[in-house]
Amino acid sequence: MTGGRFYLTTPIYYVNDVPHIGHAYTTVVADTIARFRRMAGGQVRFLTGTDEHGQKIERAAAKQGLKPLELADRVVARYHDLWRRLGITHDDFIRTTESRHRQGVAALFERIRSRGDVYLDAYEGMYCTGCESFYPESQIVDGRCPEQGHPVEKVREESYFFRLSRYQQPLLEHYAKHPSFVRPEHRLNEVKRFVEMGLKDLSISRTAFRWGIPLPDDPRHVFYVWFDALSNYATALGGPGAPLYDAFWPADLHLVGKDILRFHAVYWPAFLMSAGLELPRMVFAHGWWLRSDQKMSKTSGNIVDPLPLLDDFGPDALRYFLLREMAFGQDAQYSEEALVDRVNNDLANDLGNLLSRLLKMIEDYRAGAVPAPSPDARGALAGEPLEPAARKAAGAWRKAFGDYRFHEGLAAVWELVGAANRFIVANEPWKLARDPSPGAAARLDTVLYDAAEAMRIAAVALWPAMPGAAAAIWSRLGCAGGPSDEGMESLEWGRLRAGGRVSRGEALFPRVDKGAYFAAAAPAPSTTKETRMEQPPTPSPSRQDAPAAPAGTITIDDFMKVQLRVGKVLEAEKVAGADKLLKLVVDIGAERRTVLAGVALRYPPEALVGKAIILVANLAPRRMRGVESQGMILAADVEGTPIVATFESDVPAGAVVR
RNA sequence: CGCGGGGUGGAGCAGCCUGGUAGCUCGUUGGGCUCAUAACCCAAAGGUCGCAGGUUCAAAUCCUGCCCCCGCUACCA
Repeated sequence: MTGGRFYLTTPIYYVNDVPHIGHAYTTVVADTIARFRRMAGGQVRFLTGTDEHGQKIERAAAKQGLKPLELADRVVARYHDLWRRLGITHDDFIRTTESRHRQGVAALFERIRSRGDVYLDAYEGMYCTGCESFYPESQIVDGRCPEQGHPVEKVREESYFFRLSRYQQPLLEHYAKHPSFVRPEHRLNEVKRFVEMGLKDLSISRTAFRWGIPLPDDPRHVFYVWFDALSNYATALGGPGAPLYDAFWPADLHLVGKDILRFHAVYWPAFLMSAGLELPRMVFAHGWWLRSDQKMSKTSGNIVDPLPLLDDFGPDALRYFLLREMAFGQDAQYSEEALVDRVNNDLANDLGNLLSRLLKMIEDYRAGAVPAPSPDARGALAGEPLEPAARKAAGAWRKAFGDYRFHEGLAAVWELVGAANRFIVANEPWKLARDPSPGAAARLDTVLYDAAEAMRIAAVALWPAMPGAAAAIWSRLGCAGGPSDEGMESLEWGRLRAGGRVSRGEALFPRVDKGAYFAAAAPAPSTTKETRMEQPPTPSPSRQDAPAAPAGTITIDDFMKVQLRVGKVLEAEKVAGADKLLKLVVDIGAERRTVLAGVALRYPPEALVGKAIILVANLAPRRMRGVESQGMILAADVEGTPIVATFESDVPAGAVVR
């Protein structure tokens, strides 16, 4: 667990996507592991990068009038920017278009071919000429492609194959011998089951597009995605024989999302076995961030852009949230409200406020210098002593982080923060400061020192997850250098130097005014999901598209563009063929509107008749289920359940709402 | 009978493998404190642990059946 060489990787991200919170998550986790290992004295190599080949890129670039590489360059710049802002400390960033990778892939292919594991055959699949792309048979609906509904046909294409089928037994043996090869444990079961069901040989080349790495000796073909992409973990080290490779291969940890586990736990080890190379020691598949129980995806338009979150909360808060809120390995719900709650409760109230109150007392009672504790006085203090609490928290934190249980490790640190807050209340330093009796001064010194020392140890443990905040706490306590400088030894009690000058500074994590924050962010897709009345899952303009309105605010003029009216519901009925839609006829004084509202799961039709609601009166009409909706009614989205907004006393239909 | 995950106080989750007073965070209510970012501390209310059956002295935990939600089923973390 300490020392030693440690090679860890994130997946390489496909440049068809702009970075979203999922990419940020994986990379933050990897960075936290890298920092933790470095702190433990390990020699770490941390790799991330981008996957830049393939038909999608070729086509997307053509659409924008760019060369594929130009498109990739743009997206890569966004990744670099995001990683910089998140404080990611990768040692290398590989792009699959780099020559080191292209050469490495060809070399790996040669090794595998020389083992007799490659042959030329024909790949047969369902091809959509409209989309110029193959689709898996399972996605074909009535002989039409899932994207555009074009007709598809069975097409044969020449392809090189890898003899994956040969590796079924060797893989199963490997899983049996190395039960921690795949984690979490239940994922290994999935992988085993998949392999036991039988492995087909794998198509590893394509002739249908050109944007890829050509096969040696047969440049009509380019390598298909997995052979190209997976190889990056080895090619980034220079491949077999290179000094870096010799130093760091095999990888200690491939960090992946659960969706690409199979490729890393089946194909990749099979390639490596064939090539006669060592297998990675562990593949860890983490879960997904869900929104309202739904997967985030481009098609549902509910992806989360991390950049506005960085603007609003900063890297440390975002990193903390990602690591604390998800039980690593499982899925978790993402919501801005949960994020704000974490920032306010954990970071502002517990941690930030503890630092603030402590430093203020050291400034006021001890002229800003960390006092020296006295062992005698310590015996006279009230409440739970902090030294054992710190020892316990540090041990639990270290064990949890070493085992990739970040949420538990952070919870352990917060145990210590809570203990320090309780310790301060129990000993009432503000009373000791006014207490003239002998011994009070020594007790005050000791209370302040112990609380500061607990804070210092917390900063050390927070460093891998929240390097910025940890460094700020460290220096405000008057410590020299940084929290990670002395590695894990810094966790030992009593290393805080008395006499150091503290500096209080601004709030470490300012509280976020929830009401104001969500009012400002309201037009953003934060509530999402189809429960937002009728104006339905229009692939929402996510915030990245909104031009520079300062920090998510709109002007009064913007707001006045929305015409809100009181409407009286005259009729309500369910819409045939739709679970969630009610068709309402609403009286808004001058006219009657037909409006569709996605509230049927919550409200039976008769429940709304006679109610006064708020109608957005100037919304462009929209047809759904064959009915034109002429407006939208307002409702709160409470965890996906709509609660219709009404009035607290009688109001006439048609009255203006603002 | 395709594979897998899940259903625990208002919300989000832990506990289940290795049965034995149901735990954490948030929220709610009451109280305390005044050093602090209307923060901190204490206390209380609130749960038939999806449903039904079984094993057992004892079941959230093991077994059987059923219901519901979600993901995967071969290139979106």
